[in-house]
Amino acid sequence: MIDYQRDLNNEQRKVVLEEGGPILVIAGAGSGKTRTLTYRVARLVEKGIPPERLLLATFTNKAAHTMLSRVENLIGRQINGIWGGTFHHCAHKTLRMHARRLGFAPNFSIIDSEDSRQLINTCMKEMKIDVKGGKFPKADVIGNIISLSVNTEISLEDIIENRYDYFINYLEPITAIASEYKKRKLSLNMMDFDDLLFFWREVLLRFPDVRDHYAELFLHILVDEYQDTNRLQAEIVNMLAIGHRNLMVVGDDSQSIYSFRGANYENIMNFPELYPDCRIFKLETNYRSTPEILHLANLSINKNENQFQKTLRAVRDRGVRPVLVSTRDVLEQADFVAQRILEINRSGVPLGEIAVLYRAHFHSMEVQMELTRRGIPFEIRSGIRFFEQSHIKDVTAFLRILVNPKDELAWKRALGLYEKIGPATAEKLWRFLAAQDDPYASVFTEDFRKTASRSATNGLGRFQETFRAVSRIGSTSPNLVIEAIMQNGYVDLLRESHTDASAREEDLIQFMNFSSSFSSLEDFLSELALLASVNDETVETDENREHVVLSSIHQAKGLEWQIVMMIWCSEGMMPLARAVKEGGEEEERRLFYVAATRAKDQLYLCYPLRDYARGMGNLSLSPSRFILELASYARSSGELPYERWQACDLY
DNA sequence: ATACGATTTTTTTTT
DNA sequence: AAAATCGTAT
Repeated sequence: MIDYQRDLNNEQRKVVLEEGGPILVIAGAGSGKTRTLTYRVARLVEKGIPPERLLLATFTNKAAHTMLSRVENLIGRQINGIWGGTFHHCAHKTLRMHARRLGFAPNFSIIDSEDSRQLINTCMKEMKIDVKGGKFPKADVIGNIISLSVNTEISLEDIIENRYDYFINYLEPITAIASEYKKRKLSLNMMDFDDLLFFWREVLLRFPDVRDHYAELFLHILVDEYQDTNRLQAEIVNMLAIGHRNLMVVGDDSQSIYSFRGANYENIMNFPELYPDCRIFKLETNYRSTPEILHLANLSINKNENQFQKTLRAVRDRGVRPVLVSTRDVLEQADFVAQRILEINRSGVPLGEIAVLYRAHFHSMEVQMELTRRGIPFEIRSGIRFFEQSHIKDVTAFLRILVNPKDELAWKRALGLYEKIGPATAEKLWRFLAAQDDPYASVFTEDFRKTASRSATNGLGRFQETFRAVSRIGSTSPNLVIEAIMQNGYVDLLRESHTDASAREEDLIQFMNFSSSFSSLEDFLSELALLASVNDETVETDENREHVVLSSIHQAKGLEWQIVMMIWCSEGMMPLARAVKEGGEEEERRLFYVAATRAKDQLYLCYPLRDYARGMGNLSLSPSRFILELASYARSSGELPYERWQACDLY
């Protein structure tokens, strides 16, 4: 039996015990939002709602896993069948059942952004779009434009007019590419991330029986991080909720940081208009941070015009003021960070309670080097993710071929690994294979070999060797196939072309182990595309490991540490100059706010005064505008929300 | 024409 | 660090 009286405060308990209907919860940073959601799910299950009739949409799959395992702890038994995970995950689950109605085969494959970029590139090449003048957008930019258009449901024309006006002359070719891209995906039986959402909505929209089924199915729908949903996602939610109208959305407009993905905090702002009978709850008690940290964060976010009015109250005892640290340059910043980490660690704080946060992955380089030099263990949570590494994707290409013999991208990638087989030859070989009834068998024919010029014979032979071994295994368990790929040529390939071959081999072994928990290639591949890291699955293992976390602010969402050190708080870096142009200053300020509110006990804001690494010699940097504007507060109150340190004497 | 290596540039953030 | 570009060898 769960003790709601003991475990929750009044604000939280009201949300948990509220019967149903549309509910909006505005949950400030550190206010126990996850706790509240967890208890509500537990409560619903305890009341006898069948788990498979609950939908819990979260921002990452890990968040869902964590919450559900806590729910299981609370009610003391396993629960199976809850629809928990990201929108993309749930879309996938739905579409596997209904994709046929939309013209896709049920075994459609999910492509990531790299594949998508490549596919767009192929479209452009085949359409003979002349990139004259050199100002034509690259494939990934076009991909972004298309993606934004899908997620916001705004026409390509308007997107380009408003956010990419310098491409306005290319509207026509871009539109043509977009429609070709769409056709291509359909004929190749592929969906990109956006398609998952798009077609989920589509299947609900076009087929009333499907919509009725799911609207009837979901007795309760809970959406976490609602401020980071986009128009498409909101529409899906609204359609699913028409049946029972038990829809609870939880979010904090001040923490909306994904506009580049089409996220729109207006989903939160407009919720009360859409559901006039909704009840609004606010969680405004912050349990996480000291009053000093919260004070600084509040001061900062108050500069934003557009937001729900709320006041976060600190309940913790007074602590130390945040520290503003200026360093001579980047190296000194790294040095300071490492030094301070050691001191803090020596004072009794475990390394796992310390995080270094930054706006962009490349900001972390110097700190990485310094921590390595000093032997301080750390984990990076930004940049290329495990499954996006080229060697993982190489191996995956073979798996994809086995699942879908028409997977153009996979064939080309696998073939292109070998010597003397470049884009042109790979294209020719693919054309040949695509025309065959049995592509697998044709790989070993004389005609296949003759498709390429003689210089490629050697490379082709090696491909055949690997492929022969792989196809002998067939599509059984993924780990066996991966092992076969490695043992029959790929490891050799790695050693020939990479100096860090052994590190990559280790990755692949980890990859293989990870795959062994899947019983079919199909399952494995479709999971893979939607998974961020290997750790996604294992929820609690990280807790007992002892290392500092280096993370982008985006990745730090929802997490907390005793000590947070923000680096690169320099104008142009935080806010990132590029991003201000695209997404606006307010979103960058929200990022600053998110970063600051991750800290429980101590917050350090570091900024280097000089940046030497750019081409034009030494550039002097000024502190972030978000820091300067905090100082204006001092003029009225006579007290700065931070204290100043200098890492060393400047003169 | 094609592949590939050297050089240059350019680094957002993510499902 | 990775991608895009350029020049050279085949």
